[in-house]
Amino acid sequence: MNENHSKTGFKSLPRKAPRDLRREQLIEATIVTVARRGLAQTTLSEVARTAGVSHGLVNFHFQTKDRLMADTLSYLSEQHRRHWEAALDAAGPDPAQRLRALILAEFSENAPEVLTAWCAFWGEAQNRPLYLEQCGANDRAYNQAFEETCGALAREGGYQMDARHAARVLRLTIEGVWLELMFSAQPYPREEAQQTAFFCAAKLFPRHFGVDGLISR
Amino acid sequence: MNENHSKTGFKSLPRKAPRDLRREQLIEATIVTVARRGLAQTTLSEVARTAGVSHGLVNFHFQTKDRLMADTLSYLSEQHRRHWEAALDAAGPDPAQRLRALILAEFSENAPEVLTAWCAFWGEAQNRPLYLEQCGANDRAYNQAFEETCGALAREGGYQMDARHAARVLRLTIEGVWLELMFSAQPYPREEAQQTAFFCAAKLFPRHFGVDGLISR
DNA sequence: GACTTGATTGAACCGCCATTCAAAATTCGT
DNA sequence: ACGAATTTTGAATGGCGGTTCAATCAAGTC
Repeated sequence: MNENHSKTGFKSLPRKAPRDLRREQLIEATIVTVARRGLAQTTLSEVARTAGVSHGLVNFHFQTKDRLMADTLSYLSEQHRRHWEAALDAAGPDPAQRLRALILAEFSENAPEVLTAWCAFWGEAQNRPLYLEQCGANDRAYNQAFEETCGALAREGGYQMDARHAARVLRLTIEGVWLELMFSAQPYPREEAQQTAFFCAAKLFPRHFGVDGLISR
Repeated sequence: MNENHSKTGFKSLPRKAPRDLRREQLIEATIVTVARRGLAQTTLSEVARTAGVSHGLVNFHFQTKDRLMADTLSYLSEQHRRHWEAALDAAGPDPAQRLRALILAEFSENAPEVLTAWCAFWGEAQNRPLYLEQCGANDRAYNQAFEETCGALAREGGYQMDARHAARVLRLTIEGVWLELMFSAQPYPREEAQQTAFFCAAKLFPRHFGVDGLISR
């Protein structure tokens, strides 16, 4: 039957599930726990309870807590990279379309826990080396995608500007509104956040973007 | 003499220092410790060692670790608020000058530990209620200062735009480049970060700002 | 059906850390 | 100078959490 017996609403797996599946289940339980309680209060017991398995199983699959955390962070990073790469691929060759895809990709990520957990890792000085190790390459690729796309649009569209500055402003605005969407005291609706992102794009590329997205031509 | 006897290079105080001074010293030791080790590894012993006093003294002045953390966060928030308010006051009535002051204020904060510690608090889901409680009001005031200044400049300068969007983009860009300045894998120089901020201002208010600051008229 | 292999459990162990507290030190009032 | 009040120390306490491990259990093999 493989019913869900967990008390925490988390999907359970049959005993003797394949190694990789069990690992993934534990990693997702870690993400949920970190998002709910924060890194400091994320204990192996809590992760195990969320996953509906016993305490010792986590150590069996990951040896140490540190390794569980490293693998979880890597998992998050890869997930994000696949997400925006797929969006770029689907957008085709037109720079404006690609930039639109990059913007929308960030707003179509479904699980808020992912971002919350991400933040917890990123915010702690203690695991900054870990963060850079696991996410540095993907972050660089993400920045580069923004810079190349903005550069192409500036070239083709005849905009006179430093594309690196433009890419940075746009990227930081998108990340920023996302974070405010999550954590602000008085969160504004998601629509407004997206409008702010497109407002930014419109100020950078006024002949291609408006506050509601691409200007159809 | 009041020499510095601490092994950690932290200023020490004479025994029987005034209550408030001792409290402040411990709070600053907490900031340094959180910045260096992260929240998770910030123990009362570590804070005490940084401050050059004994373990038990921290509990004597703050009762619990939670209260020490709350007071530290509040201290950080108030410090930041005083900083930008002073900059605004010194800037006078001209909106463009005020906006320039707000931008530069963020780049003239001296201690990187402050931002690092700030981040650690902000990033943890666990203390988000604490964060909102201690910093919510100041954060709202900061946002409002940006919105009012951008609104005034848009009005006086004859810009047609939603000032709330503009204020948000500018504020997020400034916060963003600051964070990248701190934590990025390949940090760019502070000058370039500041240029990005002014580049953003220039795209929003092109008749008043350039990448190097205010356009002299 | 025995046997091997691997997965899972749960208890025991160990160290660390926040808290408490009694004693010592210091300051203050008189 | 003496006693009271306050600050500071350092050791004791208790709990919590990561790790280890022997026992149990499931699945595949001969």
